[in-house]
Amino acid sequence: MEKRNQIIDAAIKVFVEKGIEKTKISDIVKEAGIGQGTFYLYFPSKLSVMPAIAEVMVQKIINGLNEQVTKKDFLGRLEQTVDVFFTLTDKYRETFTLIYAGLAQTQHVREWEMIYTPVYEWMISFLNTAIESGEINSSVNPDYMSKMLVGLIESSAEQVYLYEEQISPNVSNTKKELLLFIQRGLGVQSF
Amino acid sequence: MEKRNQIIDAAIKVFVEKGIEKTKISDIVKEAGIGQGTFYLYFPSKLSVMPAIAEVMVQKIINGLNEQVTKKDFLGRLEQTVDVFFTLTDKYRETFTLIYAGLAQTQHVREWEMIYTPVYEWMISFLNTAIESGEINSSVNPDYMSKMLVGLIESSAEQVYLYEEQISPNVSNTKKELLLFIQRGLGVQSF
Amino acid sequence: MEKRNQIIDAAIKVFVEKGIEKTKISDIVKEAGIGQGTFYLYFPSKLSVMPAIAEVMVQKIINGLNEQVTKKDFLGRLEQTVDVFFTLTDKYRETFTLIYAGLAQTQHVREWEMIYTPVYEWMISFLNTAIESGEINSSVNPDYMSKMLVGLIESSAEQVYLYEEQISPNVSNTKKELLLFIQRGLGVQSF
Amino acid sequence: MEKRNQIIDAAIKVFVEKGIEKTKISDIVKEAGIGQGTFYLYFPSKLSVMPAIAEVMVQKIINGLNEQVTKKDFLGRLEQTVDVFFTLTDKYRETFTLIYAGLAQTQHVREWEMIYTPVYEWMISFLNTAIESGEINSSVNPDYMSKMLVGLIESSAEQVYLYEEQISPNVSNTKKELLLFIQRGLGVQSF
DNA sequence: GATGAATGAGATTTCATTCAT
DNA sequence: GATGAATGAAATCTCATTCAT
Repeated sequence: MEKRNQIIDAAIKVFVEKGIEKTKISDIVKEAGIGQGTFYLYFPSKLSVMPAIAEVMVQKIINGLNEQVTKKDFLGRLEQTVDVFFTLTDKYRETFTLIYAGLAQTQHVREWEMIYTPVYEWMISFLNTAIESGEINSSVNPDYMSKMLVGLIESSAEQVYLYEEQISPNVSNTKKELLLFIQRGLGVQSF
Repeated sequence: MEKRNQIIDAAIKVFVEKGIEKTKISDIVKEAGIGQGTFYLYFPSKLSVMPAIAEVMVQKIINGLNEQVTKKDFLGRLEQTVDVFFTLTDKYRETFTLIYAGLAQTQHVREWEMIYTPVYEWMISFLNTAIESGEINSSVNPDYMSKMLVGLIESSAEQVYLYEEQISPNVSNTKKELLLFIQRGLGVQSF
Repeated sequence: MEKRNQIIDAAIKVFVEKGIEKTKISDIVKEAGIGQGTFYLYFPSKLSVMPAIAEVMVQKIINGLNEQVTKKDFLGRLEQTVDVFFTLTDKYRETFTLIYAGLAQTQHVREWEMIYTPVYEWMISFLNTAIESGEINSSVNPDYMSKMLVGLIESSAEQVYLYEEQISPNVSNTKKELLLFIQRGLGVQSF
Repeated sequence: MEKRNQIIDAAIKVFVEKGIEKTKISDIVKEAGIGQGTFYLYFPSKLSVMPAIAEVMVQKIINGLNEQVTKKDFLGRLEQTVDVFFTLTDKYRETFTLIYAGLAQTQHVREWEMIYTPVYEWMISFLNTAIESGEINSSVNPDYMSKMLVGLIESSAEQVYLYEEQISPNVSNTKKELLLFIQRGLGVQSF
């Protein structure tokens, strides 16, 4: 498993640096510091590393949510949730782009949805708790809303971190606007 | 320009059919009915056709919005707007996936934002009108909100049309949930 | 003939700049400021311009010899002759290299010898005059010697001008040594 | 190194047979009996084989001089030296033409001078010995004279072997004339 | 005569894959 | 299991040549 992880880490690095199309298996093995033939002992092709990369990233999201969403009230937790997505998008933006592109490219789209399931489930559970405690409008459908929220938060984060130069001024404004929008959209009751 | 358009149309078709990775320049020229060398008179590489494809798709969005968003009241217009995005995402789903993947792959991400500007501008203008007429909450910032809305609507549409089998049941539910969410989020006043 | 000369001049320039192999007909026509198809009205191929270039250069040598070899005594004339070759080699070194390479490459070697005939003839006549006047050893065979002398003088000039940095110190020494060698080799009588 | 030598040998053969321009890398690998891709493990282009070929030929000259210049007296050695150049020029005429053309074509002219250094050094040493033994004029400068002699002998040999039909009658005459010329030019003392 | 966009045959070049070590 | 030199099928790319304007 040692070599397998070396390959995954190296693949992330060179995919991000050179783009998927231009990355050659020889680039990955060079970066990983292993032999050319060794690659094929662990993966059958360049793109087949993609799901493994995706799993690594999803794990980071789940870990982030579990560790950093600590408050008790919905609004506080929502804010922390947005923070987790923004922080991770900032830190691993190229990697997320990469995954999206890589999965879209091949016929792995379905696979991606499966890999991403834990995130949606976390969000469903998050919404359910809030509905039960009466903190958000009871007409909200957690199944649909979870995906919408994830999409909304992630696309907002991507917008903000797309342009490196002007990050700082926009981030907090965007977050505020986003939180307010979600708060209203979900009919959040402040206590 | 004749040949250039032939190349773009052919590229869209073959990219969608075979995927970016598996598409060869020879496939594109065969589809376009032109000589192999002619391709290089217009584009230096397979991926450099991507921005041109993106422009074509953005034009389709703009045309759709201009032609199909005809109602007078904000809620009606919002519903038509969502319809345009859902319809186009349905019809050209592979192409959008393609563009996203293609632009992400190369270092054209910035370029994409530029090409997409007309869509954001349409949305800003749409929000401004509603703010002026008092139909939505005046605290809404059109610059930020336009991008959030586009991201939210598109990611919702993508969610729905990603799995072909079960489209029908989800579409109308998702749309309802989405519209309700936006309506609340923007503080829409019904008259 | 206007365009034909434009082509020859342009060909010399780009051949020297890029080398024969890397020069494309498109480079020549671009430099000449004419249309791609026009080239074929005057020459059937890239290499077929070579003899025309050679003729131009031989003419320069003949002109140089006729104009600058003015003294009466053999030794003076010999010195002036060497000067002509050195000066022209300095000025047009790349072009000479080019011609040699170009003619060697194709099956034009014989043609080259023909084009070069006027130079050998000038030298034969030069030697004959000196033999008749008793200025050089009568055992010298002008036919053989003319070619040897041309080869010797040219290769010496090439040696000197091959390295641009250190030209100045070597030129006069080489010339002196060369003149002395020829003088002795021909058994020149000083009066 | 095995494969590298196969490539060099094959390249010499095909270049001589077909000319540089008409030789394709596929011809070289076919002749060498190796895979198409293997070529690129050792050389980046067709012309980059040239310096390696030149080294092989220079080695042949050095070997010829070391083995066949065996006499003790200067005049005898000079004659043997001329014979070596004439013999090799005869045997490998196309290869020498090839090298000259090939090196001239690319920007390897300087490189050639470096590769040729051993030949000049042999000649310098040859002249020094003769100066020390008083066999040639002590005013001769070995550094300059070595290059002149090499140029003179080679250009004479080239003149003779350039026209295949009439070789035989000219060779011995040219050699005689050449030897006499050098003998006088160096002020050789006969004992 | 002059042009230059279009062509496609054929060259170069790449790189996933193999396999003897 | 690990390696990396060798491979060759298949891609990209070039560019001499044509021909309608």
